[in-house]
Amino acid sequence: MFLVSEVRVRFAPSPTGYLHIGGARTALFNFLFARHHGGKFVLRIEDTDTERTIKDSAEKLMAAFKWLGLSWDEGPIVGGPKGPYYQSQRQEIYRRYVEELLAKGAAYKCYCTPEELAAEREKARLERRAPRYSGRCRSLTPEEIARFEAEGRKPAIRLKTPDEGVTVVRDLVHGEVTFRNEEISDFVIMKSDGFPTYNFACVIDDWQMGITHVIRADEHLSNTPKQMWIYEALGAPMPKFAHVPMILAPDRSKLSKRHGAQTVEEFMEKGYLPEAILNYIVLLGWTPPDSTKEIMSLDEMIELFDIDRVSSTPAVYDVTKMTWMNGQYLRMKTPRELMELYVPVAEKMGLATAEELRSRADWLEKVILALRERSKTVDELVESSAYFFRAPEKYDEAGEKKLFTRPGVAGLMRKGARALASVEEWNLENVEAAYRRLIEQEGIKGGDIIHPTRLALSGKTVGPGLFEIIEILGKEESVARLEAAASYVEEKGFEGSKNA
RNA sequence: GGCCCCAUGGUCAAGAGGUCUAAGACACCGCCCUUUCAAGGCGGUAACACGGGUUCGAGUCCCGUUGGGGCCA
Repeated sequence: MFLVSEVRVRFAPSPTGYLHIGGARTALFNFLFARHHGGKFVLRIEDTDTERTIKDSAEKLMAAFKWLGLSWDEGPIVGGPKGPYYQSQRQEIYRRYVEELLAKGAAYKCYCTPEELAAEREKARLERRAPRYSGRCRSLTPEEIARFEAEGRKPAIRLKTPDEGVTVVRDLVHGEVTFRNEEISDFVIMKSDGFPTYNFACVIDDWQMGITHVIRADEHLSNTPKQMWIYEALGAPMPKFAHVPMILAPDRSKLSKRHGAQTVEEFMEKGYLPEAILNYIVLLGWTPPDSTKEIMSLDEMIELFDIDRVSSTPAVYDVTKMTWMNGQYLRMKTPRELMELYVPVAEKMGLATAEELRSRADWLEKVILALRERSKTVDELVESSAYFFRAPEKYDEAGEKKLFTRPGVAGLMRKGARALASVEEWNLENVEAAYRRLIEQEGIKGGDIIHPTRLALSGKTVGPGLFEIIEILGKEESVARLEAAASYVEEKGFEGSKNA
């Protein structure tokens, strides 16, 4: 009895390229629903066309799932009792049920050519009627059929649909949605080339795979009556439907290429963390019972998630907030974890090799700790650490104008260099003490030397505390950069130019 | 074009007829902290699309309009 009531849900992407942020959200809802109810999450690839490129796309898709930490209980790779999980491998199954429907008289062969259909539509358009199939092939005589066959026409298969009455979809998020049956004409379930249409393949698979809850994007709501009729014609048990709102681009249109980053893969490459992406997208269309709680682990989501708190309003996704959330997660990472994230990116950016980085793990940890409060993504973290590996090639322009033009700044930097050179035991306290001493001797304000020094060492006007930077850079490097900056200022003749 | 869905601040979003002179988060602005920038803390600007009903009472229910989205073509 446990078995009959077991929740089974699925995510059925067509492998067209990458895992879209909207698809990821729908998949996540399915995953959470299954986990929350102790059910199974099935992954099915809707590759109706059998092309090579598709296989590659499917693999990319699965890689993205794996990276996100969403595992499926049945599907490609892991297998399962209801396979195969690629639609392209299920053609026989579709054909079998089409035959069954034909035998039952629930479906019929339609010999209309695309031209005839187009003409019919055109006529309807001119007469300002809704373009729908007339159903003319419903009652073909054996003679007519024989003639069409003799002409070599390949029939499409249509489902006989009710002409009157209404069909009510009882949707878990929208409530009851009513469709007038006359609005929908007999539709094709198998094309003349022998391939099933989306609605048909989808129903057969959901049925055969024992799916109990169809949780999918809103865009399929209008298809649902058709699918319900297929279930009925088949005598198959009806699953429950839940149409979750779509995720829109900032201009409120459907997400598309021109909106920039929108796939999981792109965010992965930009240094986003999977837990941040998951946490951000779960909030698009769902709120936990305590709506003030936003930061949640996957386990917490599983515990709190249910379909009754899914909203019916489409959501616009906002990268800014996701980026903020990514920063939150970055700060929760241990130095070790951060290092694992840091190393490959740093290597890719050419800062150092992985070996070099790992051999200086303690030092690298300091670098990371100094920078992580200021970073929102891994990439940002790595980029901002570049000056710890090599001297700045140029100084921040505005900073240069403001700081390097001060009278006596070159001399001050040389004095700073000397002060650092005299530090015996190199640590944060001593470095700071040396500078504080100098500041006092010179009778200047701390900022007078701190800011130019930061610019000299990092080329930037912003960053970690100056003494942290100095300590991490080391004595030799700090002194060298300070001297170099002093020479640069002298050569440029910056000094005093502010007064000139 | 027909049908369907949706409508609270710039964005996410709470709200299941009275406790809403409408929560929280991001973003934005200000202040504090501070060697800078962040982070953090405190505070602020900002919304129930519009019009009709129903009701003693509507962000909350019904109808329409407008706008956005989707499906079928």
